[in-house]
Amino acid sequence: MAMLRSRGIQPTPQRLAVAEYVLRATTHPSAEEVWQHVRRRCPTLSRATVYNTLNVLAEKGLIRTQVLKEGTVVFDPRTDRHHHFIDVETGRVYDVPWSAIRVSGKEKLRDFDVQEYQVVLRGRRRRR
Amino acid sequence: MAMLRSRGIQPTPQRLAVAEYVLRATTHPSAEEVWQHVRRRCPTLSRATVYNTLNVLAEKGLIRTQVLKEGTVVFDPRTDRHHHFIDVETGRVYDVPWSAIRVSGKEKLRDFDVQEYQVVLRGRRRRR
DNA sequence: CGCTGATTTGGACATAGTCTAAAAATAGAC
DNA sequence: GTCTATTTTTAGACTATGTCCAAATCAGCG
Repeated sequence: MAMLRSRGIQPTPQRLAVAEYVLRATTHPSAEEVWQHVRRRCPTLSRATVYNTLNVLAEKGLIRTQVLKEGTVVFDPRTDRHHHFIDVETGRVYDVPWSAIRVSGKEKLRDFDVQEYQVVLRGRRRRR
Repeated sequence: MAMLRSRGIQPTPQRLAVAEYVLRATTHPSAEEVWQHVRRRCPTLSRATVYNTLNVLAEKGLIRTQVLKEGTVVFDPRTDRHHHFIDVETGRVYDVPWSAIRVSGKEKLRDFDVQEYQVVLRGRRRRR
């Protein structure tokens, strides 16, 4: 609520419901997944409003969009830098702490002025 | 031609035209872009055949699919490991040599068994 | 040539996402 | 509180990417 207002987003009930869900999400939901979940609490919620709200939240820096799976954009409530691991069997996306991986050499690329980067890892999640 | 045959792909004229284009590509074309280009030489070529052929080439390891842009998969004729740089202004994708960047720490991830990885960099390409 | 299986084609279908116009809700002035 | 202007929401139309399908075509082989 205050979070939305402080970013200049008018906090309507629909926006609050969407924001509450996506900001607490531990998975990396697609817009469709957000819609399916939030709809249960807010049955008149339209798909357009979900897309609209998610895009506004992303513009204002409250969430980030990630292109990791084919066919769909996913939304990530973590806005601090981190890497991603994708389980090749389940397709699930996991966060990897920024500090766990060091990337060197990017400053030396003559042709490219790197503004941001992330490592995308694929494999199997270990069950422990 | 021999390349297709050696992988057990029957070299039809359509497949040859698609393969010739995508294997020589220096950009990272989408299926639609491949279709638009190859169609000029082969006007009856259908969209279905383009998708079909690209998927076969990818299955057989002659090209690789990459999920880097939203909304579409792009195809990459380089099958050796490398990283990618995306120009945030043009959307163009550039290859970054594997040797230019070192990633350390991935072996120490307790929860993940990493099979492959790449660094995705974003920024502005320097004009020199 | 004629048979059989593989390939191509165009269109139908599916899915992700955007756009639009009308209805509804909201904020601000009184 | 009521009125009005503005913003937001809604449902559905529309677009783009990609897959599926049945019919037509082609390739290899006896």
